[in-house]
Amino acid sequence: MKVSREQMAENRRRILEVASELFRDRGFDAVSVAEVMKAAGLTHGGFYGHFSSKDDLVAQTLAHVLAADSGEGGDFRAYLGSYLSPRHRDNPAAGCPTAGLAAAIRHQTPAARGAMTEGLRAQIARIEKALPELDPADRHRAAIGSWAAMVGAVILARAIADPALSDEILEQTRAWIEAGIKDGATL
Amino acid sequence: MKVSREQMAENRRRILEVASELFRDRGFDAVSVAEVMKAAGLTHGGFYGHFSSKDDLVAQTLAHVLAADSGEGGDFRAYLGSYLSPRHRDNPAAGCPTAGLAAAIRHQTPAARGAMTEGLRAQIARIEKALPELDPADRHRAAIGSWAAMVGAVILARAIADPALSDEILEQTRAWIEAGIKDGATL
DNA sequence: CCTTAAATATGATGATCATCATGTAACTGT
DNA sequence: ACAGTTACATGATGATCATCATATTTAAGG
Repeated sequence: MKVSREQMAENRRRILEVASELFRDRGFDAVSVAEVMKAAGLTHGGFYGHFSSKDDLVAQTLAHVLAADSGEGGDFRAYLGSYLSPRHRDNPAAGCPTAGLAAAIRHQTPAARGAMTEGLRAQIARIEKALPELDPADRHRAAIGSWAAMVGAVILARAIADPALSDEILEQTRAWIEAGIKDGATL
Repeated sequence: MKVSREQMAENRRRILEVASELFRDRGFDAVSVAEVMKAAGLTHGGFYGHFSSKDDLVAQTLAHVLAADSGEGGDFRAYLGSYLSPRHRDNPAAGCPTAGLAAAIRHQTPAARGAMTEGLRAQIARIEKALPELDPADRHRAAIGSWAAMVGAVILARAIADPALSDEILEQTRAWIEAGIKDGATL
């Protein structure tokens, strides 16, 4: 049952990949180590060969998934539209890890919080780069405010039972952010 | 060890009260039924005389805490300032239940989601009432967009390790929302 | 090839927890 | 006062889970 070096690296990558999906979908607490390993095609025994603890897995999974650039080059409007879409709301497992996990990170280890901190910094910088038409101070403010609203809207939209209200949260927040970006320079 | 009718009602109220604080502080999963009872000055045995399950406690706690009006009459600027303050960020147990628990409600029972749905509706209406200077369509949009940004900003500010960045998230989001309210009518 | 070390599997272990069973005391209505 | 009811306490129970111990297999290096 020993596998090749590459196979082991591949296994590790798969574990991080499936863990990021399971965690986004159901939260850190609701997903067991054994379940992650099974989803990766392994059994629970080998887990501690790859990670020192479940907390370690959480931290490394966060670093892994937050490092992945969310693509969507530089068109903020397009990114905004897809982020605040019913499709994104309804697919947390494949969706933004910040929307899915940010609130839970408060209860995790310092290593996990550190990964989130760097991920947030990078995301703000990414959004700023996608808003070249604003002057620097407005751009920074718009990036932070827009990102807070995007994350908040998806979290609220996912929390409620009424689909019409949920759709409305997404759509009105999208319109509100677009207006804010347009008017940003009038501050 | 039977107690009076009023004492029982009082006990029930205390259970809901301490549960709302413990849940906001540490999340639904991390707080045990026994711990809630102990914090209420009782033992775990009596729990099922008040609630049919832990899920039932969660749902009733949410309904209880979301029904409480967040005070702060009609001055939205003042509400915004205190909501996006370091003090609020640093005291989840006494803070907004939406900021503390909304993300976790996705994993709870339909009853809990229902309570959140009504709480969100009420909150949007409350904010609309506090924004009388905007015309109706802008007011609705501003209420939803502002609330999403407020909740998102507090969640992000609580998730990260760097205090300076955390402060900045709060402050820039506050400025961004204030600008959006001012410019709302220019849509 | 042959040996050795490493990666994974199988199978404990001990802790935590929601929930249940039962006892006990005291409120309530008479 | 009394009897019956009931709210709460004490003490299981069974499940889940993170983590550890040990066995098995095979890649890797000579």
